[in-house]
Amino acid sequence: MRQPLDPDMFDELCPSALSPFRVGDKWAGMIIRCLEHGPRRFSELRVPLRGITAKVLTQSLRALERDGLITRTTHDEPVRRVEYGLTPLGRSILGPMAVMCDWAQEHWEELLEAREAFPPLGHAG
Amino acid sequence: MRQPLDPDMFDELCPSALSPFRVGDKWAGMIIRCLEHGPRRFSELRVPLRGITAKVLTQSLRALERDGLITRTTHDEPVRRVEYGLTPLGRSILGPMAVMCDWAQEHWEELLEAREAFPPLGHAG
DNA sequence: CAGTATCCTGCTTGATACTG
DNA sequence: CAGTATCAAGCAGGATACTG
Repeated sequence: MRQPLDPDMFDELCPSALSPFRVGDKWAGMIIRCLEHGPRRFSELRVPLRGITAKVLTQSLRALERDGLITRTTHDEPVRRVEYGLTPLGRSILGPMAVMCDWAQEHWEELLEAREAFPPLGHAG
Repeated sequence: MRQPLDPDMFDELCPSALSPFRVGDKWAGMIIRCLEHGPRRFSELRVPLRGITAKVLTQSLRALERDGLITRTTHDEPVRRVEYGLTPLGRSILGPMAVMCDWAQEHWEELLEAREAFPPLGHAG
């Protein structure tokens, strides 16, 4: 320890930039989890993602599709049907995500408590 | 599979909201990794986080401190010195972060390739 | 050295209305 | 049903200048 930090440590091209906190947008993680147990339709995804608008959901899905994490399949039956599912690459991130979510579950309260105890001084209002 | 999705799946209070993608801000993950091997001074942190301004670094550090992930210690010696270090809670997230970063290292290229291959049609320019 | 104060911009998110 | 188009708001991030 105490060795100097590598200035190139977080070079723009370093995969670390894909750190756990910033792989995708606000909804990316939740969408992936929604697809964990099989493909889902556009309108099915809007149910658990309450509040998401069609536009934003489309944007997020396109981004995930572009990154090779999900697939989009259209079935033009009597009524239009579009299904989204995980690619192998998409499935491969479920493990790491579960690890992070487990951490969150386990330490969620600690984090909230720390927040309430902060700042140590000055609690007007 | 094919069971309906739970509408409450991503209730606001659900710890899943702390999904791997959105625990902190843009710099949070990188800061934590910078502190992995021991405490660092404010100015030391600015080296690897090239481009970060003092304001944004301060904001990120305060947020991490408020969440109980890092500590802030001031030494008022001849010259002012402030050191940031990980709390036990902060250290506990290193594991999950490493898992996610390993995933990124391993699949970084797949992701880039998928991006270049997209969209399948229309590649003017 | 370790910040704070101010101003500013772009991106993400969203509301609303419309379409194949 | 599964989107697209348009407009608008908010906030994170950053540039710059100043301070204990």
